[in-house]
Amino acid sequence: MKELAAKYSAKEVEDKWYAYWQDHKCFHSEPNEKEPYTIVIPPPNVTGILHMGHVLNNTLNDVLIRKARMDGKNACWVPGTDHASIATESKVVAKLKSMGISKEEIGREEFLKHAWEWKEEHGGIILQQLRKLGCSCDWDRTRFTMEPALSEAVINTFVYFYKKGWIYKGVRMVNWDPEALTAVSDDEVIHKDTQSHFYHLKYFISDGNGNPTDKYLVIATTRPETIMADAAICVNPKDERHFWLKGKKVLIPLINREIPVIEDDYVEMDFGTGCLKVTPAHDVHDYEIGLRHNLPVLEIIDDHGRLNEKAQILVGEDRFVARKKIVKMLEEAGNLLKVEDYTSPVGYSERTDAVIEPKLSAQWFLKMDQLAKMALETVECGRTRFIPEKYVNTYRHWMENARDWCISRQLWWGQRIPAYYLPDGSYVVEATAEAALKAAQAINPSIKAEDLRQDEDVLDTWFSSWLWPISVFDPEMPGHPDHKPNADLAYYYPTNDLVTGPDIIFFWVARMIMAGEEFMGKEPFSNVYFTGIVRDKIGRKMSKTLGNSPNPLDLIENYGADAVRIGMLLCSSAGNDIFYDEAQIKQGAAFCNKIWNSYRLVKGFQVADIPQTESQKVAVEWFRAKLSETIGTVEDHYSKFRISDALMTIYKLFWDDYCSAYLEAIKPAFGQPVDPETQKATLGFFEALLKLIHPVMPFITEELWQDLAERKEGETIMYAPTPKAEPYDTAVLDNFALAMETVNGVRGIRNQRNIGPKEALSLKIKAGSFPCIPLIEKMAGVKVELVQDLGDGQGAAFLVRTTEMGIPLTGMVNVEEEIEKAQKDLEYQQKFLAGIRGKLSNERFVNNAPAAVIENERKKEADTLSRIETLEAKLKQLKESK
RNA sequence: GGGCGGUUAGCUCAGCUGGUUCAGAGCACCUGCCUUACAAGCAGGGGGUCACUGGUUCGAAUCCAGUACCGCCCACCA
Repeated sequence: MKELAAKYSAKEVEDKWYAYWQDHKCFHSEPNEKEPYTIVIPPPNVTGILHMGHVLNNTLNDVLIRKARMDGKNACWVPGTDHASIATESKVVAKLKSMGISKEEIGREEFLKHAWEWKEEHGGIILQQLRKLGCSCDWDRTRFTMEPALSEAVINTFVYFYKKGWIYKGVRMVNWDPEALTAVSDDEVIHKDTQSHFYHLKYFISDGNGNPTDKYLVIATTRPETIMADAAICVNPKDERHFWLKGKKVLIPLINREIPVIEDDYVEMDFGTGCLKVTPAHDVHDYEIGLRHNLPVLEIIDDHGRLNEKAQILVGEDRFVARKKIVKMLEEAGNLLKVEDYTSPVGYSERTDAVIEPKLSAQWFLKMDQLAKMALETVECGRTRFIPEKYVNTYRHWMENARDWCISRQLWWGQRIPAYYLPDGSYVVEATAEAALKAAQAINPSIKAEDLRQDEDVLDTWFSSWLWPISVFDPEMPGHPDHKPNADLAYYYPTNDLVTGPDIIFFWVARMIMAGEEFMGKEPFSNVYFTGIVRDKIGRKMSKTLGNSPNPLDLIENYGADAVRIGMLLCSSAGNDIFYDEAQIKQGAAFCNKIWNSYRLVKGFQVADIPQTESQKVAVEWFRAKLSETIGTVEDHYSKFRISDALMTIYKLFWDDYCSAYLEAIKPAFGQPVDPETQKATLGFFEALLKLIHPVMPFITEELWQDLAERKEGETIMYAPTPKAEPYDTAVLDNFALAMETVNGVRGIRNQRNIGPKEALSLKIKAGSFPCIPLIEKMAGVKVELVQDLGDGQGAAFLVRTTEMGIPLTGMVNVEEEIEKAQKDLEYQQKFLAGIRGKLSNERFVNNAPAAVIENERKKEADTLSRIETLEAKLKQLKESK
């Protein structure tokens, strides 16, 4: 670097160093004798693009990994992507649809070809974007959850749990998404209060021969289109109003099918009419009632949400259309008593926003009881720590109530369930078709390969991502607990920290812990850091439809990656939502510029063989201590995952202490050289600061570090050791602080009275000695004089702690104003003193409070007294001088 | 409905095991400065009865209870 521009330009710098790091394999890790530090990336959707949430998450990950690397650990950050079955499949379906192709039409194989093409085309864009952010992932280790080895791991896992007896196939009421045509898990259903109607319907009592009598009961329902599937009417056995219905049969309106009246405690007497229509096929609770009372299950809604022929009427109509029509029919038939407005929670598919249809279907389930128990213990006994801790409660609650995991999805994009059906409907579960054939032949020797039919469904995406911390290292491991972990897995597992959002605590975090405990007998990570959700300035979630989500790449382009990283971290305390504001990124850019310019200054120092001045000596000594002190604070913040505090601490050290205080103190007059000792110390401090801030701002620090000294090809700040705190004398810090308070006092007076910073003043300090006088003189632009008496009050007087100081300013003082100020101050001090004395004269305080507290109060009392004395003297003098 | 968390300067937040030299930080704001590293800057400054009400205590932003509002999670009375 020859000439340094006055402004820092990130663009030129960032690509250069990222390429340099990659060329020199700086991100790559192999097992060695050092202590490992491992992070696996929360794999983004393979076809996803970078949004602000990713920026936050991956910045945090990168800070942690870079810090660990500089701390001397063997740091490994494994990147990769997730096949995201529903999300990806629906994108491919949409694309095909736009081409006029339906997935059913082209069939599974052809569809998957399209899907893979799509993946090749769009997959991995996000990984490129992460490079722009500066993420130091070990790209040689990039994984994809549907790559062959990892898919095999998933299949093996399935077979393993099946053979263990924990996977079973069952007919269950599942959440059916009629748009995506798949079951979704409970967690993928979002309940939203939805405006609808409560229809009160008359069901006439049957005479026993299927003919209506003139008596009727009334039920209230929100779903009149399902009445054709009713299996019973249910009342509470204690409900006196309905005793007369006992043993009666009623007729379903419009179709006149006869159904019984049954009794069950489930029915609330004070809700609706107290009569519940039981529709086992289309309501979860009704299904359960049906089981208890042995009711027939009649399904009248098909996979697409349309009425089928079993409904007898309105066949082929969409459920919502059918609802409107049947209401009219009921009204005409005289069965509709009244309609009320009603708001009730309705389940929507997280993915497609379609109204979920409870549907009975055959699905595969994984038993959760044992796994949840193990995974709960992992967290309860602290082997995995949550940050912030509050999520442990949420986690416990879920684990204690975990229901079996529905792992089958009616999709094609994903790992296909390795169950193979024999012609007679029985099935075998094996990892491969060959093994399945063998197993089938063991049952029936005449079976041939073509007789076997593999299950059509694929596995839930999370059934592959829960293996991630294991499978990225050794895909052989999951499903084979007896397998000896390979070198990578043995070395890198368990990983150290996981950074992710609390929204996937159950989907992913809990299940990774389960898989880790089951297959490795060990938790997959020691700490889970939960970030908040990134919101816009006014608290709305970032979303495409709102258009309030900035494109991170544009921000990087405009402000630089370092600035974007700072901007995200500044407002991100763990677990709190992030209110994103571009102003914070601007602040980051300003900081880059500050660092840049401070470097221009120190780099430009001319060195000459001259002695170090007294103020330089003091400043160097002070900053050395300050640096050590701050390093201690920073390390403490990191150890508690208070990343934004760590950043702010370094930010202030750099800006306030190094630039505003230290550099101003040692800076020679314009054109003057600096002595070698000061220069060496100054550059040394600068390098230490670069190293401290490097995990947060990788690019600018590399740029300047490379320029700071002659570096060998391949050398990088990435591997420079984190500066260590050294023992320091706190008196040095105290003295400097006192001196700076004095400087501030002088500056304040200059400001009040409009005296320019260059105008020479003299400062009288009423003391026998005072620390750092040369420094005060340089920083405040004064000539210091230690005196016993401040003189006649012709000047500005002020107090620094308990020391009286004065600046002679003949003719520049407004005595009235001074008196008023002193009077105000005096009053405050007197009130303060009264408070302390009140306390000290309180017997119960003196008797009960710890000695140290009382001691402190006495010290305060003494200090305050001394200030009051000073103020009184000053006032007297001022009044006399009038 | 059940659970969890929050309510501190205009904004975003920090304040650990209770002690009025702790009511703080950053940003924003106000005033004065283009002082040759930086106007993306420098120097100085104002601003909060720590949501409300009680209680425990010699003493509470800090502990307890209740109230109000906000957020999240779980369940979902047809």
